[in-house]
Amino acid sequence: MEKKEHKDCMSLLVPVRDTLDVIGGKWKLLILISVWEGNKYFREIERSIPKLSTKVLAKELKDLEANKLIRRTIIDDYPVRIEYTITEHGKTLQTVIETLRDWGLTHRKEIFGK
Amino acid sequence: MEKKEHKDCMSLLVPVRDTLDVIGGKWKLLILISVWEGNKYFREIERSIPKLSTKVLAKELKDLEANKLIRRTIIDDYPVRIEYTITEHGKTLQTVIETLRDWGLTHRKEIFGK
DNA sequence: TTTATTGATTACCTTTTGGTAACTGATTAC
DNA sequence: GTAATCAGTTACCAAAAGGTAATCAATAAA
Repeated sequence: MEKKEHKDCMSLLVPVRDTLDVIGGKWKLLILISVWEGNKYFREIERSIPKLSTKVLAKELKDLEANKLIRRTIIDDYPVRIEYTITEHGKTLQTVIETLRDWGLTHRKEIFGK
Repeated sequence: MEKKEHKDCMSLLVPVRDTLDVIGGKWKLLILISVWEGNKYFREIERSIPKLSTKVLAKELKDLEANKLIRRTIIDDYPVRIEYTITEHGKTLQTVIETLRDWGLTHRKEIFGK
């Protein structure tokens, strides 16, 4: 009976993975924060983030919208405009971002001098 | 003078990115938690995580060790054994993991029924 | 009328990440 | 002697992520 008991780490890791999938990747948080800061239009967001291409931006905006972190609104004016804004759900990421930043700073101290 | 002022989001995002680089990827957290739970030996860790290959495990263990989240100890016995253990620094990830889990659960409620 | 801007899409290519399977040398069990 | 276990390494592939450049229709400005 040398069977190793190990805790149910899946009920922990599945939601962790969900979060990482939503905010992971090279651009997602940059784009989210750009919108959060008030950049509303596609080109405006694009210009606010150096090196970001239209293709990647279009794809990432779709992902962020699908996850309800940002809202895509069609303003039926002449000409039609499309506005991106942060949602209340998007704003709940604040704690997460702060936690990641705090640990990142701790980690730097641990890895480089302290 | 229509220059857009935007906050210094880099001092926020650089440490955030550091954290995501350290714990991101498909296997890092699974391996970390396996070691955390007490799996000490290479094959033991490998067997504790289904579908994980030796190549990926070897690479991820190196990364985790380089980031001082786990410790690789050579036990100079006959035969030599190699033990992986979690470090104190590794344990500081607990808050981060819990925050990610909590937001992941909130997010699921937001996306699917609530 | 030509040019520029809007919010994208498409085809193509490169880089990164992850996966498969064979193999290593050292040791131990049968 | 043969087979298995230890901690990995190596070569080769496949998939995913990301990047480049051209193009689109609609509208507006020169």
